[in-house]
This record gives sequence, structure tokens and C-alpha cells, in this order.
Amino acid sequence: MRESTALDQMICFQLYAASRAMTALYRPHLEPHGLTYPQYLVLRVLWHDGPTTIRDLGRTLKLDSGTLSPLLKRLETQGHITRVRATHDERTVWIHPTDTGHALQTAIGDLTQELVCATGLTVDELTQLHTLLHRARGTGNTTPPEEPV
Amino acid sequence: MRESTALDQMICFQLYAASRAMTALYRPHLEPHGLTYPQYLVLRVLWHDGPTTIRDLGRTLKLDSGTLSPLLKRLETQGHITRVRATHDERTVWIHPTDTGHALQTAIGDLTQELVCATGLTVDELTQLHTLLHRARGTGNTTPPEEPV
DNA sequence: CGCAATTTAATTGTGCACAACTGATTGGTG
DNA sequence: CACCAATCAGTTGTGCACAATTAAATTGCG
Repeated sequence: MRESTALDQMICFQLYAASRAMTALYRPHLEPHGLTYPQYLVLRVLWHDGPTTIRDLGRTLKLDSGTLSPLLKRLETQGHITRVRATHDERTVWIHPTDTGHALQTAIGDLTQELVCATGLTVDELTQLHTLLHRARGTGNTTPPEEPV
Repeated sequence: MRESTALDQMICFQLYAASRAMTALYRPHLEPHGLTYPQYLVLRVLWHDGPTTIRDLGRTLKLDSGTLSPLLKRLETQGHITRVRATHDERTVWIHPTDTGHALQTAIGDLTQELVCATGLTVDELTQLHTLLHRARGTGNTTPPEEPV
């Protein structure tokens, strides 16, 4: 029964450890391009959605400006994005992927197969895991998973 | 089919987001005691196992000395632990919980119910999630979940 | 219109994570 | 015994996360 009393702990630590382990799987594929995993997530949003505001990036990735501002500044320094303040509402800043930013998409390629194999889970299990994880965040959040997620 | 091509991405982001969301659930319960979530994990190991070496803490929590050394220094400053270098092998350092460190266990109490409810998942689903997460780390790792995990 | 509340991005400060390295200690092997 | 490789903790540097604050722009309401 102490299994059940420690259940939340175990879930939380498993999440914490699994998240870091998964990020570690990406690292060797991203580091050659000078990217971190959060930077890669930002680029995925830009690849998928095109130019995006910092506000929307924050809502998609669940990160605040305290995290995104310096991260985007680094991506800009690397030449992967540009930052343009909107003219009609000067509070918002638009993030545009540059040509080199777009080029990274093909340069990095599709990491799916390799990483799915690394987990050792079947596609069914991964789908199951995905559903449980999504449900575990926001209570009663019934909206389907978004891209690029 | 683009669902499946983005599957690893989605899983990885879900892990990343769910882990941070879960940590955020703990924060209001730990912050009054001046603890962070990683510090709380260390204390849970000490509450469960008693005095432990830094090496074993690192293996249990999957953290290296670069993370643990300053973290433990902060726990020592707060008076929750002591650091004692072993006499028979002066490379290893033993971490002992102090009385105030032990007292935190009852002061913080059991957060299980509250956090399980916050996820909105059933016990069965949490068990399922736990199993999948554990399997997703280490390929072919068939050892059962450890404490405190 | 005038002004307070809200929105947005940026900044500051703290604490992880993790790579790379240092330095001390230990164990094993010739 | 001498020496070399391995082990262990600590340090340094970079980049997230996140709370709290700041400042500018916008919105809404009287």
C-alpha cells in the first residue's frame, strides 16, 4: 500500500526524470546545430505556423517572457529569426524565421524513428502515453493536442 | 498520418510541459518551507533511506555533482542536512538529515490526494502513466520502480 | 476626451541542469 | 613499492524556468 501513498511522488519524479532523459536524447542531434531543446521547440512552432508573436509562442510552449526574451535574443544572434515590433500595436513583437532558420528544418531532419526506438515503446503505448500526459496537465482540458506540441 | 510523424515531438513536448506543470503544483506547498522541488526530492530520499552519499543521491535522482553540490550546500545553509566526509574513503561525502530536516516531513505532510485530484486522472490511469514513463526511460529496463522515485 | 486598468515585452535575481574541467583520493597492476 | 586509471566531489560557464518588477502601449469606462 505504500505504493499508493507514494503514487503522486512517483508520477512526478517519473515525469521529471523522463522529461530530462528525453531532452538528453535530442541533445546530440541539436548540439551540432548550436541549438538547445527549447530553442528547437520555438523553431518547430515557426516552421509549422510561420511568423508568430512572442505572446503566442508563450501560450503554445507555456513559457513566459522571462524565458522567451533571452532565448529569442540568442536565436536572433545566431541568425535563425528576426524580431519585428508590430506597427499597429507596438506592444507585440513578431518573430520571423530567416532563411537559415528554415534551412535548419531539413538540416536536422526527422528524428522521429530514432527517438521512438530509443524509448522502446510501441506506437500504441506512445499514443496512450501522449493522451495521459495531455490529460494530466489542465484538469478537464478536452481540446485535442495541438501542433507542433 | 502526420500525427504519427510528429509523435515523438508531441510526446517529448508533453513530457516537458507536464513535468513543469506538475512541479508547479508542488511549488505552493514547498515554497512556504523555503524548498524547491529538487530540494524536496533530496529530502524524500533522506527521509526514506536515512544518511546517503552524494554519489547515491546522484544515482537515485539522476543528477550529477554539478547540480547536487550547490543544491546540498543550500540545504545545509538552511540547516536541513549536514555534510560529513567519510573517514575510510575521503572521496565520498555522507549527507545526514538534521532534526529540522526530519521535521519538514511532517510539516509538509502528504501531498498525494491533492495532487492526484489536480491531475484529474484515476488511480488506474496514474498507475498506467507511471509504468509507461518508467519504461520510456532506459530501454529494456525491467527493474521495478524504486523509492522514493 | 481623460485616466485607470490591462496587456505586452523586457529586466533582474535565484535556482536548477549539464558539459567540461580540476583536484584529491583510491584501487589495481606490473 | 610505483604508477596509472578510475572514482568522487567541487567549480566554472551557459542556458533555461520562473517570480517579481518595470515601462511602454493599448483598452475601456466614466
